[in-house]
Amino acid sequence: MDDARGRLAAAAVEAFADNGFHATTTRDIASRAGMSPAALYVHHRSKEGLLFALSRDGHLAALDVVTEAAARHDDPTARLQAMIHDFTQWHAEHSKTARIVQYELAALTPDHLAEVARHRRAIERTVREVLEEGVARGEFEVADVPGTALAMLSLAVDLVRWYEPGGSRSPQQLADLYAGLALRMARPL
Amino acid sequence: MDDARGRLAAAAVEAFADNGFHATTTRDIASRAGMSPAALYVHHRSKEGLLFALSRDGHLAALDVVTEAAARHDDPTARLQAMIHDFTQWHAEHSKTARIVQYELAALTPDHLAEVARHRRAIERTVREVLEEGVARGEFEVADVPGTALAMLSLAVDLVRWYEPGGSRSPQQLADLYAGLALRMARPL
DNA sequence: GTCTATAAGATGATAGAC
DNA sequence: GTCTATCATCTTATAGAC
Repeated sequence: MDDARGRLAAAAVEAFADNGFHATTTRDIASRAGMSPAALYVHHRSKEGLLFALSRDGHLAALDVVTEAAARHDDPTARLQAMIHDFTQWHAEHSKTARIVQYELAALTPDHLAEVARHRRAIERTVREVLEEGVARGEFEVADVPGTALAMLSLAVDLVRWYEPGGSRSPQQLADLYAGLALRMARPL
Repeated sequence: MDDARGRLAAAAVEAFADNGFHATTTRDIASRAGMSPAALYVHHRSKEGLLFALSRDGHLAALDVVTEAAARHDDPTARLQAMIHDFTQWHAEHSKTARIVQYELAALTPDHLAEVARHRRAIERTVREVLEEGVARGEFEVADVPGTALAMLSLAVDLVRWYEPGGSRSPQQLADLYAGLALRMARPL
């Protein structure tokens, strides 16, 4: 993160997360990184190209967190708990990157959007699959599996709208809370 | 909606919801309303002033929906179910206005933000109160009332990120789904 | 790779005719 | 109340010196 490219990326995460892609200027990013506006174009094709690099890396990190959590458990209940816990914790601990991942899709070019959309679908599929298996084993009772999967992910996604580091809830507390709520959503009545 | 002010407001809802406040130009709003860019300034002090009018009206409508649903029921279970049902349905049926309400707070001036923040807190308070009463009566078992209230509202709020009219789920179906999930979140274990 | 300077165009808002 | 024309400024991105 000491190279120029990394400094620009770190500056862009702050700027995009705080002000949004369209309200952020290339001058703002460059000056946060201690460089001139022209330097940005040595390391990135365009302002959108820089956004895409951040969004793609963020999507891959989020997908990895969910996949790893799922792989650590065999039992659907434990697996779902771990997946929502870690997905929530990641969103809180990386709330600025997560804000870019979740809220700046519309600023991507069609090609770049298509790539991150694949990663998004992979995350949703992983949650649907654990719900399906829990229902099959009788551990869960879920009438609408795709809709309930979407709702569980919404909890973590929506946290980036209001979360601020150092607030009244730690990432761990939020992760415990939302993982517990997800289990309640799936548990047999 | 046939007067010029109403046409500008309707055009701005579409433009802000589709492209975001900062990516929307006054020329875009005016041309969607069939007027010249200058006409916007006859009816609104600024682009932000137009945003505030939409955001304030949307917040008041959302607050009204929750308050009315709460007032229709005495039992905490029925009241919570109605509140989340109607709040969800409103977000789906007015998804463009709701997108402005939920995602364009950062574009408001400090004074304007302070006003809509009061309406937001009123909505949160109403949900917290029904949870507190349900717990007191033994109908609910909720360890973290403020956090759970936030999670219930997150379901409806986050729907405006992905919802499109004419999709696979109707506003009523989503409202039923999320109201049911909210009851599961609060029900005794 | 970084800078200064600037091109080329878009932007929010206003002036003044009708 | 609407228009055309325009101001002053800001924007992304590039050119060319070092």
